[in-house]
Amino acid sequence: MSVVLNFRSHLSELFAQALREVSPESADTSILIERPKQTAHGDYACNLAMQLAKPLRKSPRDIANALIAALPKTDFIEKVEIAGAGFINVFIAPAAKQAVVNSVLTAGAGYGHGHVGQGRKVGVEFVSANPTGPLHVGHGRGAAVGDCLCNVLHAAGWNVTREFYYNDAGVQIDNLTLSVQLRCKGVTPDDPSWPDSGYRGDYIADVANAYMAKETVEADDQHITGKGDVEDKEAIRHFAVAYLRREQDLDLRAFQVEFDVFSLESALYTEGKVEATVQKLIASGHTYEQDDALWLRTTDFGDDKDRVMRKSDGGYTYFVPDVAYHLEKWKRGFVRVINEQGSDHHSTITRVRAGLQALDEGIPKGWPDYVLHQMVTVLKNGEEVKISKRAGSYVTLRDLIDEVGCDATRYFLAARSPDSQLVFDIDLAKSQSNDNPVYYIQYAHARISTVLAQWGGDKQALHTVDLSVLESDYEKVLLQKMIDFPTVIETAANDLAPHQIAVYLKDFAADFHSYYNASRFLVEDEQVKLARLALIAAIAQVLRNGLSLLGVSAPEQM
RNA sequence: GUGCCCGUAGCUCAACCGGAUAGAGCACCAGCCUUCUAAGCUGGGGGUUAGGGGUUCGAUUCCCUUCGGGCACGCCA
Repeated sequence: MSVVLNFRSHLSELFAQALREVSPESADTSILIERPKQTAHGDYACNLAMQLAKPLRKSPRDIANALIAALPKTDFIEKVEIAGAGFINVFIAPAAKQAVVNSVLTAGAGYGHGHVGQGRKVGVEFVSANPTGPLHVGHGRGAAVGDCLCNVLHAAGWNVTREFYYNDAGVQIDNLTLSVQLRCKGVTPDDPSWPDSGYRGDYIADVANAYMAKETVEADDQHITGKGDVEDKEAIRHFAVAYLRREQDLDLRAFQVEFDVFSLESALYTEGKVEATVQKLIASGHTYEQDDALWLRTTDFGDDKDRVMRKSDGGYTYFVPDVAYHLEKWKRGFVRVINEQGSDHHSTITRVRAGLQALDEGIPKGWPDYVLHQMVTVLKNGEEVKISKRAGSYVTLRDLIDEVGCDATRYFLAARSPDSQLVFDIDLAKSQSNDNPVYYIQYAHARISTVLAQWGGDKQALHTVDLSVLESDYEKVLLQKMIDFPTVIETAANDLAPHQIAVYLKDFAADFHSYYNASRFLVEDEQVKLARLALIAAIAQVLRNGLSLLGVSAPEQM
C-alpha cells in the first residue's frame, strides 16, 4: 500500500475528479473535507452533495450516489457511506492510518511541519514594552502568544523574524527620567510634590540607587555607567532606559522568549527616518497645517478623523515614528508583518495603515496584520490581585514565573484565544494535580518515557515493526489524532491562533490517558508489544513537538 | 455617544473560516491502584449557546436589533 497521510487534500482531489465527471459545469465548487465529530460518521466527511442540490435541482442523496460512483478507486479508502441529509462519509483503511506511526518516528521533531509559508519572510513584533518598568502580566500574554505564534508560523514553513520595538523616545521617557531624578534627590512618591505622571514603583528607587552608586549595566548592545550626577538629566535618561531594558531582557530570558531584532524608536529619529517619512507624507499631498500643527488626512484612508503628526510644540506624535518604523519593515522585505499587542492599542491600526497608504509605496491595504490580546486578570485565593511589591500598580510577569513556574505561566497565557479576556488563576496554575492542564499533558509524556525506559529495547527497532494489530478503538483514535497534527499547525498558522495547539494537546493527552488505563504495553506477545510501543513512542514525539510549539518542556519523569 | 473585542454548564474555556446528538476540565455524586507513574481512568447529573428577529437544506458561527461586560476614543504611547 502506498503511504498517503494527507487524506484531507487527497480526498479533496478525488472528489474534484468525481465532480468533473458528474457535473462539469459545477467544477469550480469549493470542496470541503472535514472531520466528523462522531466516529460513526467515518473519518472524513464531504458535504458536496448538499451544496450541489440546489444548483443541480436534484436530491442530495442522488448526487451523493453519483459522486461515489465516480470516485476514483484508491486503496486507502475502506468504504464510503451516505448519511443524514446527504453527507458522504469516508472510512480510511486501518493500514493507511497505521502508517502514521512510521512517519512520526521517521520525521521526529519535524513531524507536523508543513510548507504553506513557502519560506516567505514574516516579521512578528510582540511584547514591545516601553522601557519604563518591569514587564507586567499583559506583556506576558503578548510574549507567550507571540512566541508561540512564531513557532507555529515557523513550523508552517514561514521564515520568521521575532522583533521587539522599544518606545525609548517620547513623553513617557521624560516622565521616567524625572521620576528617577526625584528619587536620586530623596523625594518619594508619598511626597506632595511627586508629579501625577511620575512612576511610583519601588524599582524607580533601585534605578536611582544604581545610578548614584555609579553601577554599570549591560543592555544587549551597550554598556552604561551611572554618572551619579543628580542634575544631568541626559545621563539619567540613558542610564534609566538601559537599566530597565536589561531588567526586561532578564524577564524575557526567564520566560524563555528570545528575539532576533530589537528596534529602537530613538534610532528612527537619530537616523533621520522620522524626518524622511514626514517629508514623504507632505510630498504625497495628504497633509495640511492647522492650529500650528501638521495633520495627516487619515480620513482619506478610513479613519474617523484626521490625526496630528507634528504638535504645535514641534514634537511628533507617536504614530509618526510608528509609520516610519513600518516603512522600514516593508523595505526589509517582509511580505507579511504581524503585530501582537494589547487590545488597548487597537486604535493605532487604522492610523498606521493609513500612514503607510499615504506614502504610496505600493504597500497592500491590510498590511500589517494585527493580533490583539484582551486584558488579563490575575486571581489568587479567589480574589483579584492588582499590585506587586516591586512595580506597585500592576502584577509583574516575574511574579507569575516565580510563583507558578515558566511552563505553567506560558501555557496559561497562550492556551486561550487572544480575543477573549483571560482570568489567570494562580492557585490553579500552581496546583500539581488533575486540575492543571499543563501537568496533564506533560504527565502523558512522562508516562510514555517510563514505559519505554522499562522496556529498554532499541528505539530504532520500532521503526520497522508490524503495526497491523493496532485495531482497538483507542488506537484508531490516537492514530487519527496524529494524522491531524499537521493540519492543526497549518490552521493555527493561517488563523493566527496559537491557542489551537494547546487545545489539541489537551485533547490528545486525554485520549492517551484513556488508552493507558485501558491497555498494557509490556505484554508477552512480542508483535503486540512492539506495535504498541511504536505507537506510544510516536505519541510521545507528537506531544514533544506540540509542547515545544508552546515553549513548554516535555519532562521524562514527573 | 462612536469604534473594536466578548457573552456557550455553577466556575474556567473549546467547537476545524455554516454541518449531523454543542464538547473538555474544575466543582458535585458513584466507582477503579499486590501488575508499565492515581499529577491517571470509568460512569452520572448539569445547556432555550444572553434575549428577540432574519438569511437557508442546516446557525454557537453570517446579518439586524436589544441587554450585559471589557477596551479605546488626546497636539499620550
